[in-house]
Amino acid sequence: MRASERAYRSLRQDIIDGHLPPGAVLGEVEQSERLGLSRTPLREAIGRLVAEGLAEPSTGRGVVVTKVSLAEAGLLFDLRTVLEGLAARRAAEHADAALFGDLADRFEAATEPLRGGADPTEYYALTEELDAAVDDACANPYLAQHLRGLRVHLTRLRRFSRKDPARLAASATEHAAIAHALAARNPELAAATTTMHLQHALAHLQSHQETAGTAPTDPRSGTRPGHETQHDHDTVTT
Amino acid sequence: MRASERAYRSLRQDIIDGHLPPGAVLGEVEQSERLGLSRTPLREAIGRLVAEGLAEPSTGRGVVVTKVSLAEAGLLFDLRTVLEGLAARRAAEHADAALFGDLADRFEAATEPLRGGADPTEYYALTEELDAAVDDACANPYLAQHLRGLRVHLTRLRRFSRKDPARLAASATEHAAIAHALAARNPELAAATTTMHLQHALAHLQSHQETAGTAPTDPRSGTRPGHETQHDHDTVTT
DNA sequence: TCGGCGATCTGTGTATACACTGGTGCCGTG
DNA sequence: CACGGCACCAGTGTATACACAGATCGCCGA
Repeated sequence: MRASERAYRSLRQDIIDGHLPPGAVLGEVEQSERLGLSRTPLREAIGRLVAEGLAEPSTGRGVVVTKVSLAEAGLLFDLRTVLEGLAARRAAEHADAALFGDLADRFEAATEPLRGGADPTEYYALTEELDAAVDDACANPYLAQHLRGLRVHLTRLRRFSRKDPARLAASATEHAAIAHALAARNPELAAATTTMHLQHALAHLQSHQETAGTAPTDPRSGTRPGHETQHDHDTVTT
Repeated sequence: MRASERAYRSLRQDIIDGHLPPGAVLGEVEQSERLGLSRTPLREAIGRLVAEGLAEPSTGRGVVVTKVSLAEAGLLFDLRTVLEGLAARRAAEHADAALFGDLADRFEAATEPLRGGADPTEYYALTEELDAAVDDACANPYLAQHLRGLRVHLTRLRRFSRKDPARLAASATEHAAIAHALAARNPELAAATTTMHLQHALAHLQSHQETAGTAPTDPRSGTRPGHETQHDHDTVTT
């Protein structure tokens, strides 16, 4: 694999799961040494992160990791609702019934284990599969591209969501409903189930605003003070 | 200005106005020599173009300019409708009445000159001003970012639209209506006038599918055959 | 003591040299 | 004559060296 690709994926993952918290400076020398490559591919990786909105140039401090918190959740979900709504509509028009029927079954099968406290990792992978299938079925590469660009930020929000088995199980049921609607090739139903799911997801996210779980990096100050380097890997994992 | 920024703007403009037509290969050596800089900043520029969707890696041929044509217009407007609709709604909720009132006046003032065949360049600048004001007023940086990313592609479509004074005048009137709705801080009206405008714009664009004006680069073959370099500047200008 | 100013210095921006991959064309062989 | 393999080569990917700008810190003067 190309070095720039490795750097990109590594930094991207570190940002998403918080090892590189909002405000952390992405020094070229520091990061290139850490990842064991030269500045050239690293700069390319940083450029991609900036284009994605995961990092941004900050005058005087170089490129820093962008802030994301529950405060942005409303804005992100506002955008997400129209994009996923449109995608669901269009996907329902072209959907492969068998494909989405299968996904619906798998979501239903996942519900009970989640309610019992199962590891949601596998479930997240399943939702990614559904997302990818919708991206494909909506037959609109531009829409799919924008959705992919948005989902990165949504994934970052996961860190702020308490892992509530009841909510995860409900979420799986909602996903099953979406998949069923797509399998039935019913655009209106697909859009409605999607909107419903997003409303619930946002409500759940915001309901935990105060009781957020495992210390998501300094909720008090947006910009962190100094120039302390950020080598340490948090033990906090999604 | 940074060399990479110059390269980016130059290439971007060349792609938008067709000097670099779809399928044209963006060779690093060739372009860096043409623009008088080294490959390093040029690579950065190309990276940004790829992220924007104006270019894409093509196996074996390097990076090439992406295709855009009336065939994609429907997909682009599908996406545009939901994004601009949401932006109009949200902008109407926060709008500065004086700002949008002024824009509305200026659109109205532009209508008659356009009907008389005036140069639309100034009018395009005015629409960009409205777009920027909406981006700002919608108070959602994520939405604004996605809109900006989409507009690049829409601008490319201009080359396919015949410059019809009647349509331009009507378009100006529609923009005035949008601005008025925003000044009135009426979300529903703002969304409706926006949707109306987009429907008309798309209809006009597609009505000229066969009689498109000034030869927009090879409508017959998506991928162009050879390795002919693309130094010559078209005299065709938007 | 505080404010302004200049030197230093860290870190980015650019150029260039090198490595390597993938494609192309030629040659040999069946 | 066609097909497979090999060598060459163009062009990208990466490393490194250099130039330069902005920030920081210390010093000087008021």
